[in-house]
Amino acid sequence: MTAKTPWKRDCIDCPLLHCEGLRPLDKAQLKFMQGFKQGEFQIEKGTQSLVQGSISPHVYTLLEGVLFRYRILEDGRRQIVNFVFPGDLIGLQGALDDPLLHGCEALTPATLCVFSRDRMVELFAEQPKLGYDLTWLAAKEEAALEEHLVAIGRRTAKERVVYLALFLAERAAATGLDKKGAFAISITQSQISDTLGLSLVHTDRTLQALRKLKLVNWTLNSISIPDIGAAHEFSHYEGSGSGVRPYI
Amino acid sequence: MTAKTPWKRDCIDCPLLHCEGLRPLDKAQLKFMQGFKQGEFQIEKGTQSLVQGSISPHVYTLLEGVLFRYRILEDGRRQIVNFVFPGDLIGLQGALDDPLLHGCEALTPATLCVFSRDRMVELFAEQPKLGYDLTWLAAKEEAALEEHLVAIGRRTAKERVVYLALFLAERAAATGLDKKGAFAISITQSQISDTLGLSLVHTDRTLQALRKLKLVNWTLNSISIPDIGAAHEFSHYEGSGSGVRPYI
DNA sequence: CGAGCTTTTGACGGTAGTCAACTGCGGTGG
DNA sequence: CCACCGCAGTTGACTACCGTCAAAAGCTCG
Repeated sequence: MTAKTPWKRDCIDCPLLHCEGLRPLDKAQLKFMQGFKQGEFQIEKGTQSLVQGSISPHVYTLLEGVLFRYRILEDGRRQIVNFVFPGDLIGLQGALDDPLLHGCEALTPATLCVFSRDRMVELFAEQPKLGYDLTWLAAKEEAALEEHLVAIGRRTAKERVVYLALFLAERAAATGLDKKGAFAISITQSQISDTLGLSLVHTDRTLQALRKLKLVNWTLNSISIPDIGAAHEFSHYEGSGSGVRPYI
Repeated sequence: MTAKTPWKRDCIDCPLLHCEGLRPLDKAQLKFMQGFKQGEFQIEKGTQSLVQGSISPHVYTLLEGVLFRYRILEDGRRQIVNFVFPGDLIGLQGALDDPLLHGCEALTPATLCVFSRDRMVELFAEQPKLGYDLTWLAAKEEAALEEHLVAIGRRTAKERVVYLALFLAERAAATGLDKKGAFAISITQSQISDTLGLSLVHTDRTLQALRKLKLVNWTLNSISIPDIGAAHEFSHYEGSGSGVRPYI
C-alpha cells in the first residue's frame, strides 16, 4: 500500500535470511521461492490483515513485525489463538477452500510475503524439502496450541500470565528482539485477557499481583521477567526448547 | 502383541480404504505405502500407547478405534488435548528429535499402523501428493485445537460440554460410527473434565443440567444429542463442515 | 460378596466475572 | 493553551460460577 517499499523485493534480500532463529534457505530454494512469491504488502499496527469468514486464495509468511490470530464468536467473545512472529506462516490453518476460521491483527507495523494457495501443490512436487518444512512448521504450531490449551485449561490465572510472558519472551528472543528477560512489545491487557481466557478486570489484578511478587513486570510497552528460572518454576512451564526453525 | 492378527497386513486390506469419511489412496500410493509401512500393533482399551517424555522414532496412523492425546504437568494436572479417530496421524506433533510432548491412551481397543520417522523425507520426495496430504492433516488438526481453545477460553461450562458432544459426534459420524445424533463411545466424566478444563464434580453437575435441558444425554457408554440444531445454537458452535479427509 | 472405579450429592470457600465509576495519558481542535 | 475526547488501566462492591473436600451410592467384575 505504501509507495516507499518495493512491491516485490527479491528473495535474496529477504530479511528472514539474517534472522538468527531461522535456518536460511539454500540457493536452489531461494530461486524457487523467487518464482513462487507473488509479492508483499505492509500493514500498520492495529489493522486487520485477514478477516474471519472471508475466503482467501493466499498464504502468507510474516517477514517483519508481530501479529496475533484470533477467533470471534457471534456474540462478540474473542479468543486469541496464537501470536505470529517473523518466519511464521499464516493462512495454512484449516483446509483450502473453506472460509478463514480466524482473523489476524497487527501488533506492530508488519510486512507479509504473499503466496498463492493453488500453487502449493507445485511446491511439494518441486521442492520436497520445503514441503517437509511446511509440515514441520504446522506441527510446531500445533505443539504451541497444545501448550496454550494446557495453560488455559489447567493453570491458574497467575500461572497463565507468567506462562504467556515466558512463551512470548522465547519467541521474541528467537527472532531478534531483546533477549535478557525484558523486551519491547505492545500488548494491551484486553488482548492478554482474550489470550488467556480471563476477564479484563481480573487480568489487571493478576498483573498487579505478579508485579508485587516480582515475577513478571508487564506494561503496555514491554514485558520483563526479572528471574526467568523462578518464572518457569512458578508457571510449571518448561519452554519449548527447540532451536532453529525453517521457514517459507 | 496378540497372535491373532497378522503382524503386517497388506495395505490393500487396510480398513481405512472402506471408511466413508476418508479419501482412499490410489494404486501407486498404496504400493508406496506398502513399502513404507513398518507394521502394525494393537492395544487394549485403557493402555498408554505413547508416553509423554519418551523419544519415539515412529509415527502412527490410527486404523481402528479411538484414542485421546493428553499432556500432564508434574503436579498431576492433566489436559486432554484432542481425540484421535481412524485415519488420524499420531506423533507428528512437535519436532522430530524432541521428546514426545504428549501421551496417548486408548478409549477402545485400537490398532495402529507404524511408520519410521526417519524415512518421512522419502515420502515427501517420492510422493509429493502424500506430503501435501500430511500438511493438510496437520493444518486440520491445528484448526481443531483452535476450536478447543475457543471452547475452553471463552465458553461457559454448559456450552463447553455441548460443544464437545457435537465435536465428537461429527468426527464419529465421519468415521463410520453411528450417525443420528446418538453414538456409542465410552468416555468417563473425569476425561470430559480434563478435556474441558473443568473439575470432575462440576462436570457431573453440568451433565445433569444438560440432561434436564434435553440438550445432551451423555452417559458412560454413549452420547446422544436429541436436537442437533438446538445444540449448535446453544453452544455457539457451527461445526467444522469439512467433507472427506485424506489419510496416511 | 467385596474391591475398585465411576457417578452422584452436600456443604463450603475462593477464584474469577460483572457492573460501574474514576484516573491517567496522548492527541485533536476550538 | 486548555477543554474535550478516546483509549488503557485501575479500583471497589457485589455476585456467581466453579473448585475442593468428603462421603455415599451404583456398577462391574473377579
